[in-house]
Amino acid sequence: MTTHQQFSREAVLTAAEELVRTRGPQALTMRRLAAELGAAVTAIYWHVGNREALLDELVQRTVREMGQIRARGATPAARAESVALALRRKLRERPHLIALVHERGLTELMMLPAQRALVHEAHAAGLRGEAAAQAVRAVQFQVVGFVLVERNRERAPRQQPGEPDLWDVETAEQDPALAAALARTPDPERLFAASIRALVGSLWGAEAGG
Amino acid sequence: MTTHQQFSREAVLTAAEELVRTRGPQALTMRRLAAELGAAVTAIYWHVGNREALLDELVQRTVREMGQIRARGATPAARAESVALALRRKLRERPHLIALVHERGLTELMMLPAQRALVHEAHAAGLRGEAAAQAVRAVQFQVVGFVLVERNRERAPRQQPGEPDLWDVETAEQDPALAAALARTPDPERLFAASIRALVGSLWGAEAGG
DNA sequence: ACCTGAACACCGTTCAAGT
DNA sequence: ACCTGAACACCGTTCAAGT
Repeated sequence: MTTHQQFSREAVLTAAEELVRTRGPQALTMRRLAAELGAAVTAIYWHVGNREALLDELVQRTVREMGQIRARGATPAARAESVALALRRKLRERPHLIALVHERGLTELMMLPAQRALVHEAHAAGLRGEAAAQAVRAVQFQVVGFVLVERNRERAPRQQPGEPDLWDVETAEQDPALAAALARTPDPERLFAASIRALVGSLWGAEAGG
Repeated sequence: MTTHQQFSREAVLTAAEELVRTRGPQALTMRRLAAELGAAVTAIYWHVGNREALLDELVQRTVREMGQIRARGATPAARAESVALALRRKLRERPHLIALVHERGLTELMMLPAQRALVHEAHAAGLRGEAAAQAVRAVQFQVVGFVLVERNRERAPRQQPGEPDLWDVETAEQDPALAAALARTPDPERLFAASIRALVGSLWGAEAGG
């Protein structure tokens, strides 16, 4: 046989990223990728080594693309809050890739711009040393953790027993409004905003303004 | 051939749980499980259907085993805090199984005992209706999210650029203590306690006592 | 330098066959 | 009712061979 399809390492990475972004890492099989590129499976190995190295490269790219975070608002607390909100939005744009970054232990590096912004606002609020570090990390963990929980909830659309069934007036401290609220699927947008406001408000030592 | 090894459905589940608990779900292959039981692969299919159904069963068991959560402390805020701490401990005892529960959308059901305890304390603190529901959910998300982040950090032992390299005095607002604190690997125990205290303290509208 | 097919050691699953 | 081996359609990866 003669040499058939010619394609760059770049083409491999692009096709792989497309697969991972739209259908998740489990959809990235070397054979499927080869088919997509119209080449033999083994050609991919020449370009990128193996599957693990390929995923590593995608992860590197994601870290680079995460870019800058700009704080907005009047008070340090409000500005810290805005960083958290922006961070969540960015993370949610590429959930599969973020999960990979996370598994490969590059979360810290990826979070650096946001972390710097939070450090700045913590300092502006008068926090110093260990206390500032803990406040910054608490917000970081909160955002990443929330996004992970949120994603998993979306992936598992209907809770198997159905949340509505679990709460009635009797189990909810005789509080009908509470029972109704717990029976509803939570609005992650509002829940996140409220949680972050509570956390930042407490750690930054002030009310976080809108 | 004559019938060789006889073994119960129970034996399959026990062996499978052992594999998942100690080495994670990816270590659970039908062939490995069969080898462990000294039987043919296909015998397992007779007992449990297929791999997916087997994992479902393990998940069900985990949910059942999560049991009760007892609140401890004097004030409602302190008691809510204790629920969060106990919940984190329980979740961390079986991380792989918890991840499976989560993927299968049974987190809500599993969290029910803890949720009831939190609802009780929220009510005791005077929170009602929607506000109480949001406070309870914020704590839930916080705990689960934290455990997920924490686990992933442990799985990826050394951050690839090394956190120490990322922070020096100049990048840390000229605050040497802050730079040192951010360069250290965070102590999850303290970070969790501080975050939960901040969140609960803010949402429950009072300081959370020890 | 870049691509090929054959081959190996793994998967989960189905099925007809045994007792 | 309970277990067997053969077979199928998938994996990731290695390797000698082509041009």
